Amino acid sequence: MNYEKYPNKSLSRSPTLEDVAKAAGLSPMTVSRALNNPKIVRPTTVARVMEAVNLTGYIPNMLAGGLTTRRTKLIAVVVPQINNNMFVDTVQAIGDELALRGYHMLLCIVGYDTDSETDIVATLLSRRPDGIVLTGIHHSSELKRIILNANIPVVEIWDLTPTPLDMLIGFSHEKIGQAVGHYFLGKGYSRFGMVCASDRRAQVRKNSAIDVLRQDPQNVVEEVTLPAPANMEVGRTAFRHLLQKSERFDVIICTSDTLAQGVIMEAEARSLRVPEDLKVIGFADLNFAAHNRPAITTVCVDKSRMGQQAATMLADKIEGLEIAEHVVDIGFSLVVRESA
Amino acid sequence: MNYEKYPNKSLSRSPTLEDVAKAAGLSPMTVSRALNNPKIVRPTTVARVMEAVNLTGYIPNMLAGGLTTRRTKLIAVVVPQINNNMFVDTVQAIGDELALRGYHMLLCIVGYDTDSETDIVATLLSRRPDGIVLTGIHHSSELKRIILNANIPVVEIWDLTPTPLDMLIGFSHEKIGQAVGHYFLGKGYSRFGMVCASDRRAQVRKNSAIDVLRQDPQNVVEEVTLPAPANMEVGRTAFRHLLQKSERFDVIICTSDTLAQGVIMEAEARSLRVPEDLKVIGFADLNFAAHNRPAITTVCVDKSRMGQQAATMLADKIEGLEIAEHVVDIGFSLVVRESA
DNA sequence: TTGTATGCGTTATCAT
DNA sequence: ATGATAACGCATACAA
Repeated sequence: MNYEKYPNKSLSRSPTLEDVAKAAGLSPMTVSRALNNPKIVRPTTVARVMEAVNLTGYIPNMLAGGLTTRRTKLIAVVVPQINNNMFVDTVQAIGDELALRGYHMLLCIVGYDTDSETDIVATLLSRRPDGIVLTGIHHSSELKRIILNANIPVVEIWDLTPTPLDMLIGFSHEKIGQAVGHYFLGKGYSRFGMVCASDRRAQVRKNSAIDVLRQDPQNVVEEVTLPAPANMEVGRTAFRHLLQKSERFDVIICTSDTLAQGVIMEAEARSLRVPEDLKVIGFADLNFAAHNRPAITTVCVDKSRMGQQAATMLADKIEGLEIAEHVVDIGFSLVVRESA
Repeated sequence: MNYEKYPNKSLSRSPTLEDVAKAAGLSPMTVSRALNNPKIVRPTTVARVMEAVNLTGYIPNMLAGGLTTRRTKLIAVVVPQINNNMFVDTVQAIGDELALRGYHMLLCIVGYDTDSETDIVATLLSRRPDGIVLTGIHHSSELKRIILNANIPVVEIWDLTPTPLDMLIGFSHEKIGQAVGHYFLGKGYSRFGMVCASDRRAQVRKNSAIDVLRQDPQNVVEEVTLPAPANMEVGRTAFRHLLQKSERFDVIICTSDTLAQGVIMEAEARSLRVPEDLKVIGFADLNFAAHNRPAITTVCVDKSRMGQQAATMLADKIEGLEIAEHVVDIGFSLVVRESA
């Protein structure tokens, strides 16, 4: 446990630019330049500085730096959850891309039923991030005011609107619901079950699908909504609830692949074969969907690209680059596999 | 798109304590106290301050605050991945607990094969976090030096050693491997397949299990290691590789439930019934394991508690509270379900 | 209970 | 190419 410290052991506080400057026999300003903009410093001087940095174990203080430059290289990211598989790919992609661009990610996981998004964002802004990523497009007017007042780039993700706060990359939940509805409409099925998580965007997908399915008045549509997060257990439970509402279904439409996987498990536990006896469709094309048995028919959205591009848009805007499109619809695709 | 800004519209920079002070007809110091320690300020004064805060849309600048107090309310968290289900619960628990204690989480996802952990931590330290969470116990001596020099609390997670950098909460991968080995040893099985992700801790579990299984010289053990992250597809692929090494197995031991799920899928695709024809065991007790068909036998570790407690230990230490145990072994339990 | 002076560690700006 | 000075926004320490 007795690792050696740096030779400059007398310091209780961590070494500053001034300590490095003394060690190098230079002014703090020159050291600062050597570290941040070495091109404009004589190479031999840069070398002296580096030596002094190693000697002292100097680590820059970005609090002080950010205070003067008003740039923090920090991006705040607000997502509802990360343990339901839905947002994890996006968050990881954001983090990866930001790291490449030299930014750090301040991650805030707020849950689905937060009425305090506004307060949370306000505290995040006290770190003076250079940009912020928000999930979804529904925010309080107070939040909008705060963010616009902070005057930093914002990217909203995972939804679509022509009037974002600033920039947006996402997709239309309404269109996805409609696409799913139309896929089944006219295939001759008539008994539909909807399994939905209590998440606003999931509701939109569900309701849009129902609107389409109801175009045929013959169709029967039952639905179950359970509290987020959506996991396999919830899917199994939801299907049991559905079976109490009606004893037979042709199709179960789920608002996530995890729910779909649960429905399939529960169906097979009841000797219902998927897809022979029952069709099941999910959403998101999570990493297991293609490899499940049966492979899960789903709606694919490019979760990683969304994150990567959200980070890129932010970094570009922060760095003064031109943003080609402030609103990017990354679309979706119906992926027909075995389950439906 | 034309949301109103705060009345105090003339300011291009964001309002400071001084702006609030002017609006309230007080000194900046009084405003600071009213916000941070209202008890020592006259209630009517606090009210005046709050009014001025609302009027100006003031949001504190924690860069400036942290610079003087040397406390940032920021915790850096370093994990290999979050999209393989393994660490997500822990990260979410850390984030939740930190939020409760008033801290923000700076999340860094570094991958499994990073040789640059040291550099990454160094840049994280430039934010002057109040504490840091590291995954695993194997760090470069340079990293140790940097961290000890920074003189901030550290919690290592997901592994066990009597000599942590500072604090630790985790479990023994060696013991888990041994427990799995012993579970199967003497059950009469003799043909074992190991499916492993290329992650150091997974290797330890695998090797410890093998050591136990080899205690019976009759036993045949084949193994396949594939690059992390472990997902269902990798599990299916790995099982195919195993079947090229030997045509029959009694038991497949996987270093994660996701791999186990993949192996089961692949087995059933080949008309091998689990558990009748083949036993499969996973690791981690991920959220789907209990609800899979067959339910997956696995080793449960309390991933959320580990995160929650890691955050608690850090916050406690930062706030000067007594830490009961600097090394916490949260243990594990073999959860026997259907698959093995 | 409130106010004043000072310093935290850095960089912008201006000088040399 | 390098240095001196001031300022960033806040809280500590002390004064009133």
